[in-house]
Amino acid sequence: MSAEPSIPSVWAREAARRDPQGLSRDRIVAAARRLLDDEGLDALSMRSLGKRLDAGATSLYRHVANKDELIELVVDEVYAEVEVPDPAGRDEWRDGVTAAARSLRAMVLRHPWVAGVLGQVGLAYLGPNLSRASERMLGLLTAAGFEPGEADLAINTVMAYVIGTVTSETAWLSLVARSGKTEQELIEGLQEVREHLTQTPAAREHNDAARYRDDSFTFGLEVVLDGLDTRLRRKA
Amino acid sequence: MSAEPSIPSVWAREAARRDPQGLSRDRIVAAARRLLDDEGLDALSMRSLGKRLDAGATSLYRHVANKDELIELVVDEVYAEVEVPDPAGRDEWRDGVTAAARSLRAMVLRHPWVAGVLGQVGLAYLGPNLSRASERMLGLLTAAGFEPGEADLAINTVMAYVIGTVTSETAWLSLVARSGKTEQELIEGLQEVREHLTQTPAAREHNDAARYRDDSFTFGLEVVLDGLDTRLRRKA
DNA sequence: AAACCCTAGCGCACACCGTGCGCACAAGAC
DNA sequence: GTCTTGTGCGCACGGTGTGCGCTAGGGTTT
Repeated sequence: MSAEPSIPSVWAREAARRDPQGLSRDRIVAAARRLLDDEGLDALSMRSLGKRLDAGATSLYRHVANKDELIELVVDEVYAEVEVPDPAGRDEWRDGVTAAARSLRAMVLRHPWVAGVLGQVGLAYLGPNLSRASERMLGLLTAAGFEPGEADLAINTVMAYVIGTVTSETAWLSLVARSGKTEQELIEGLQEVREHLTQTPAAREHNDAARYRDDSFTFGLEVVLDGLDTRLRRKA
Repeated sequence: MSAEPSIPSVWAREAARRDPQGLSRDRIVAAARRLLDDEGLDALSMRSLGKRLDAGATSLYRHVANKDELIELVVDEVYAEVEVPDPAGRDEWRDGVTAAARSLRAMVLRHPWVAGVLGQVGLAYLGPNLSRASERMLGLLTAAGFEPGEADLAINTVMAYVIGTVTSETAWLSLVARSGKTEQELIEGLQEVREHLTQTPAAREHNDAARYRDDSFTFGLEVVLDGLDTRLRRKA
């Protein structure tokens, strides 16, 4: 019985061997990111996250103030994935912005939980990684010929378009996922409802929903870029 | 003691007099809407909503399947507030779309909790009121000269822009509200951080943040409309 | 070597959440 | 009258975020 008090320390050492240096802000954020990617926003709780790290839920609070702060940190981490190209010639700004916008959209589609968090609490507003991305985008647009003030507005426009798109896209995709039906079935059922409602038969059918989403995104992006282009020409 | 069993019925009658016809789907949705407007998304729980209606939390489930369904219903209700003008001459489509977009933005700013819900679960995708609004917008754009397929894409573009904008706006406003500081102070603090980060002094200052947001929205909207316009001209 | 403090981690507890279940009672059907 | 139907409620279950106070170990100071 005299050995019993030492058991906790044995456990601690065992745990330390498994997880090299115990908990840490970085390890927590990384684990949260994996949990979110694997199981979605609802599956993230301090308890479930603690389990992933062989730690108690409240231990996390030594390294992270809030669940909200945690999410801010994770969101900023994934923002690191969006790539904004270097500014090239004055005429290639379109390609640069296009690439950046596609990269942002791809990032959110890779981590759909981000969309669920964007509208909320005001999180994630300006971690360093998002800051960096907008800074680079600003470079892209000033190189294109926009004055600083307008470049700022232009960025907001492009970002708003992309965010709005992915918000709708992820909402739809999550509905598809939860419904169990295929995307095609769901669309057809939907058109049926709408026909009943409006009494006019719905015309268009798309046999490849994912392709349609891509095309739709591209269309809108082109529209936005055309709009920016006219602003640019109007000045010259 | 023999009178005791009748007390509940007395209460019921009392409650019925206060609240004319007891609970009902409509009354519940209306109360939820008020609660959301008054106290925000986090304040809405089945219990708090029950309290507002002098009812137990679980009584609501007789009229509403889920909290999620409830939210869908409330969201669709506020969509009724967005006004899309009738299609006028072929040249006034810009004014029509502008009015619709402003109306949608104004609605969300009136009910900021909507933004917190948009990205999530896939709720609110197509209640009758949202359906009606898009239908009317479709009319606006086909009257402008778009073919049905393109009109659909054009709607998506405009909607995505507006949704993206209000998402960012409400997130920012909620951060301002929670921080306790004024918007101006917060902006200055932010610029300071960014200067430290990028080593370049931030130039622009806006002394009226609300005005700036309006201008920014208008700028982006004009860009989108210009983009649509070029598409329209290119055809003619 | 001994005394100290600092901190990471944990368990407990609190107040709250969404919601399934079964009972009580009012209103209408026969 | 009895019977059915539907409405509301209380209870309970298994979850949530997080404050509090304890322990035990590592590092620093004497």
